[in-house]
Amino acid sequence: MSLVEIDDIEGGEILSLHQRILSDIREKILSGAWAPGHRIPFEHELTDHYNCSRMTVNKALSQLAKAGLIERRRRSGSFVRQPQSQAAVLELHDIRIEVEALGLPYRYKRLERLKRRSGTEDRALLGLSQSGPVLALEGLHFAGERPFALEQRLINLSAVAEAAEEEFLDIAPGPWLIGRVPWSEAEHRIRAMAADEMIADALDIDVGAPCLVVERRTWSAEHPVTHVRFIYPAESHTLVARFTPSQG
Amino acid sequence: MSLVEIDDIEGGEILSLHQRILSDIREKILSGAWAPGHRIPFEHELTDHYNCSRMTVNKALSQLAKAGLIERRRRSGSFVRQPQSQAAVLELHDIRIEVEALGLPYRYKRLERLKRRSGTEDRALLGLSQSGPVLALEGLHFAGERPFALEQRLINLSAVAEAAEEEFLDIAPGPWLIGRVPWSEAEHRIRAMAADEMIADALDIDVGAPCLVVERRTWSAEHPVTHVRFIYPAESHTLVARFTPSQG
DNA sequence: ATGGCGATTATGTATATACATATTGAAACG
DNA sequence: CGTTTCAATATGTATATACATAATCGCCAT
Repeated sequence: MSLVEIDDIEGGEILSLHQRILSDIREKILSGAWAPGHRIPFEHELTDHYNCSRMTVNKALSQLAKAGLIERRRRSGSFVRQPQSQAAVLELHDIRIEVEALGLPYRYKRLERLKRRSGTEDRALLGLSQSGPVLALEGLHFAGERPFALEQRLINLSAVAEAAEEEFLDIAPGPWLIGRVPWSEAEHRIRAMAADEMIADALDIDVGAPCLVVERRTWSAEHPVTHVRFIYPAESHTLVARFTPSQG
Repeated sequence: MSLVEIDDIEGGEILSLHQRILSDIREKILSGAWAPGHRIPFEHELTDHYNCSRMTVNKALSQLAKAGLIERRRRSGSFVRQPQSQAAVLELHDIRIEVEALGLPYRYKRLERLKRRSGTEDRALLGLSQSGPVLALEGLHFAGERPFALEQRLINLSAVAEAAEEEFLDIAPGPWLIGRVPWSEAEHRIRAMAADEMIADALDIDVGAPCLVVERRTWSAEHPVTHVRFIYPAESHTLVARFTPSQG
């Protein structure tokens, strides 16, 4: 087997062999070609098919198992798991991490960017008492080719002036802000909502389909910094949080 | 190097070598011993330290990189990444409190009560490894005359035997349990869902209407105690959570 | 039939080895 | 003094091999 990396035709990306095997199988599963419960080929069959060593196949399958897409059973083989609404954790608010934890390539794309003086609604969302310049952003987070979440964000430019110069074309404002503004407090609101036409269009789902909405307001030293609303299609997302009882 | 699996003293768990290396390094990072930006030992150093092959070390480090904890740079080494996550402290209140906070009279009404041996689904929900007696309850929480939330609950009777004698006709099982069983850990899953016919009927909403679903699993001293699913009509409910940042 | 037991099989982990590739630091050169 | 070149180095990927482990199947004896 050649050690040279292989050019994956479809995506045009350069993939190592085990990544290509992983990607091929993931595609079969996500597309539905291999339904939950389906037994995927044995390691030795994939070894033959890709003409590579078992270690290489094993690496791909192990990763799929760790990502929760397949279940491996000794002596029986590997099986496609029931879709377990893959975990996003309340602790992880970087969507990139959530997506990459699923083993999918992450991408952010800006839909809209608007600088304006805050109106009544902006002030309510941010918790501002007086008007000032704000930046309104809208963007899509992708997991592979599928939209993963829609983001609607307001940034208080009085608190983060540098944001006015940033285009946010394909870098998400969340990580950008975290690197610049130390936040001291945040408040979350979580609710369900039916997709309206605009949301349905952006997320490529039906109008009226249920969505999970997570809104966050962030302060830094008593000053409102940003308000963000993440909208997830219901099937794609479950928040998970673990607790131990607080003492006292 | 022995092929025998190694007994990790602290957790008492059986870990393979690459899992132990991974776990050791993750511990250093999460505990703060190795701060963001810190260069972790080179592969060949870890190879010496654990007296194993580079492939084994590489497997651990690759996984840490994929999980986003470290960043690997050729020729330079591997470095601890900036923390991209914040820990969550989310308080979920008793439904009675929520309703009364709205200034509405609260009432609970049992819909169904069934004692049975746990089936596969019951065991999955509770996290039980073997079958045993469970109590399945379904009930409605009212705010005034309107249904406020539907509750579907499983109680592990092996852990809470007294629950078998309780009718739960108009007292909700949640508060009853809290008074009797000190819980040590809980896990929440939060998602959006479209109402099916049964839910729509109970909550007096349309089929397909979006709902917020909150599932909670509770343990007491390692023993699963109860699994409960609250289903709220989307309009009636918003979860609110406040956070302060925590390092790591 | 049936309950136990060994053989078979697929996965799990680890090794030694090989070569590729990106990046750095230093030497060589104009 | 700046630039180019090159060797050294750490990681990235793949191989062939070995043995461990768990689950299943079929055989055999009770």
